[in-house]
Amino acid sequence: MKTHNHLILELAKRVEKAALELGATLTLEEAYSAIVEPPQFEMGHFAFGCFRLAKAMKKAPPAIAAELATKIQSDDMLKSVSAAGPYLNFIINAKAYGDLVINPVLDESFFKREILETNPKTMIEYSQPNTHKVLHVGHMRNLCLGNALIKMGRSINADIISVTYPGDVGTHVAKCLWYLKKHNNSPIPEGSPETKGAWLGQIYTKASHKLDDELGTDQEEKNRAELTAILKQLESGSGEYFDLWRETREWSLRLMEKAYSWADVKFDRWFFESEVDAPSLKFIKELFDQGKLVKDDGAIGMDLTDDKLGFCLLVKSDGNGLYATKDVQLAKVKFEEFKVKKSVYIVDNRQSHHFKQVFKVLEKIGFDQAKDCFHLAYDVVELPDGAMSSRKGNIVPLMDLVEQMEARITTDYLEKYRGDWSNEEIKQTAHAVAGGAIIYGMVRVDNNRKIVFDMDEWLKLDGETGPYLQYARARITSLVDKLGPVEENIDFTQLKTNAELMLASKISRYNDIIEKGWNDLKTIGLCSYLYDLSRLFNSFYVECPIGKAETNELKQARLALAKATGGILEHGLAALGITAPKRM
RNA sequence: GCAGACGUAGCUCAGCUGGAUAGAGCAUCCGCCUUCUAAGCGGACGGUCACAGGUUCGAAUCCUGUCGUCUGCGCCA
Repeated sequence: MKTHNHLILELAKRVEKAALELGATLTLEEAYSAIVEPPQFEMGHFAFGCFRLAKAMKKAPPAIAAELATKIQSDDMLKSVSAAGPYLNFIINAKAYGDLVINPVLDESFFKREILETNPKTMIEYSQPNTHKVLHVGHMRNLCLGNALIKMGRSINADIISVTYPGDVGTHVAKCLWYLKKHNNSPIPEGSPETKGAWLGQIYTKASHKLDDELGTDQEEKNRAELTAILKQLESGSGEYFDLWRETREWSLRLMEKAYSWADVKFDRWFFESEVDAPSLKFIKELFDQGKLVKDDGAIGMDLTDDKLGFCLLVKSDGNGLYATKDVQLAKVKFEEFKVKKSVYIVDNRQSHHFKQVFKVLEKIGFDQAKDCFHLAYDVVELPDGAMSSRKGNIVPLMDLVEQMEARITTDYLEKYRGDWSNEEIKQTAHAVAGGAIIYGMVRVDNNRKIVFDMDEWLKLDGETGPYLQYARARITSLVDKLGPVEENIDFTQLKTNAELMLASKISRYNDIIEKGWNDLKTIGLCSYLYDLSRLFNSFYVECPIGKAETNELKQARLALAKATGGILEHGLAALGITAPKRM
C-alpha cells in the first residue's frame, strides 16, 4: 500500500505504536486508512476513530481513545492529542505543515510522489460524435469528463491511451447526403470547413424532419429505397455519393477538431466507424464458423439469456452489422494491437445494456481482458424543456455556447481592462474563463446524475463555478507578483489562526483526492476539493493580511501558504482540463 | 413484464467501503470596498435525508418491500 501522505503517515505511526503498547494489533496500513477529518477543525485537524479496535480489545471505543491518548505525547509535529468520545483528535503544529506540506508543494516534490499502487495500460475511449450532425452541449459532457479523467490520471503518471471513435457512417449520413443532393435549396455557406460542418448539421435536421413528415405518404417507400441505394453506394467505395461523403465528412471532422482544440483535447488515436465496419463483419463470420455464435431468424448473434442479457444481435438478416458488431471488432483491436490491460468506455448510460452484452460476448469468445472492460456511464444533458435531439433540432450547438459565454465574460468583467491589457490577453482570458465555467459545470455533477442545461444559469459566474476557482488562483498570482518572491527558511510557526491552518491542512489532502478520483473514475471529488480549498483561501485572504502583516516573518509564512495554495489550484485545475489565467 | 439509475433545504446538488451536531451554491433578507483583485467575505432564513420495515452499540449511507421519476430490453446508433 502506498502511504504518500506524509502527514497522515506520521500520525498513523504514532497510533500504531500506541496501539501496540496497549497490546492491540493494528497495522500501519489500518491506522493510515482509518485517519479522518473531524467535523469541526477546532476539535482537531485529523482524527482516529477507535471503532475497529473495540472488538479485539474488548473495550468500548471511548475507553480505547482515552488510553491511546495517554500513550501518545505531543512533539515537534503534534501539538496535542485528545480523546473525544470514540475519537482520538490530533492538532498538528504549524511547523509540520511547513515541513511536510507547504515546502514540498513549493519545491514541487509534493506533485512527484508515487501515488499509484498498480498502473495497468489503460485505454480511455471518449467522444463518439456522429459526423453530419450538430455538435451540441450534450457532447460537451462526455468530452469534459473524459479529458478531465485523462489529465487527472496522467498527473499521477497513469499509463493512458486516449482515443475517440466518431461515427462517420450509417443511416444518419445517408439521410444527410440524400437531403443535400435531392432536396436542399440553400447554398453551401462560404468560409471555413468548420462553418460548413455546422451548416451540415442543420441539413441533417431538415432531412430528419422531411423523412418524418413523409411517413405514411406515397413518398415513404421511395425515400427508403433512395436511402438504401445511397448506403450501398457508400459501401461500394465509389460514386457521386461516396465523393460527397468524403467531402462532407471532412467538414464535420474539422468542426470536431475545432471543438477539441477549444477544449485543449488531443487524442492518441482516432478510430473511425468506417474503418472497423468491414473487418467487424469478417471477424463475426470467423466466430460463427468456429461455432461460437448462432443463427436465429436469419440473423447471427449470441444467446445471452442465461446471463440475463437477452440476445446480442451481431449480423442482421440482410448481412449488415450493427453497433455491437463494431464494438466487438474494436475491442479486439484494442486488446491485440494496443495491448491494453484495462479498457474504459465513456458513453452515456442509455448504452449500459449494450456494453453489458458486448463485454459478455468478448468474455465468451475468449478475451480475458473483458473483465477489465468498464463502461463509464454518465447521464445525459437535457434542456429545461426536455431531452436534446439533433434529429428534432432542439439543441444548443457547442460553439454557440462558447461564443455567448466568451462575449458575456468580456463585457461583464474584462472590458474594464481594455487599454490596460492587450486585446490578445483579454481574448485569451475570456477563453480560459469560459472554459472554466463550461468544464467545471460539466464535471462537478456526479456521473450518474442528469444535467439540466439552462443557459442563463450557466452564464452566471458566481458561487460554485469554475471561475470561482480561477479567481482565487488569480488573486494568489497577483499577491505573489506584488509581495514575492518567497524567502528561504520560513518560520511556519508564525501561522496560528484557524484560517491559516485549515488552509494548510486542506492542501495536505490534494494527492489523496487525485488518487481517489482516478481510482473511482470520478471528477466530482476533485471539484469539491478545489472549491473547498478556494473558499478557505478566500476567507484567509480577507482575515489574514499579507502585505500588512505585523512582522516580516508572518508575512513570509502567509505568502508561502498562499503560494502553495496557488500551486495546488494550478495543478488541480489542470487535472480538470481547466486553464488558470494569471489575472482576471 | 424484466433490468438499471435516481428520490437529501423553494431550486440545483455534495455527503454513501455505516461513525462526532446532515453540508454547499442559487434564490430571499441583513452587513462589509480611503487597506494585497467585491468574479470576493461575514451573517440570517431554510431539511421527519420519498415512505415502511430490517441489520447494528450506531443508518442519509447496508438489506428487503412500497411509491414516484427517468432510461434500456434482437434486426437504430
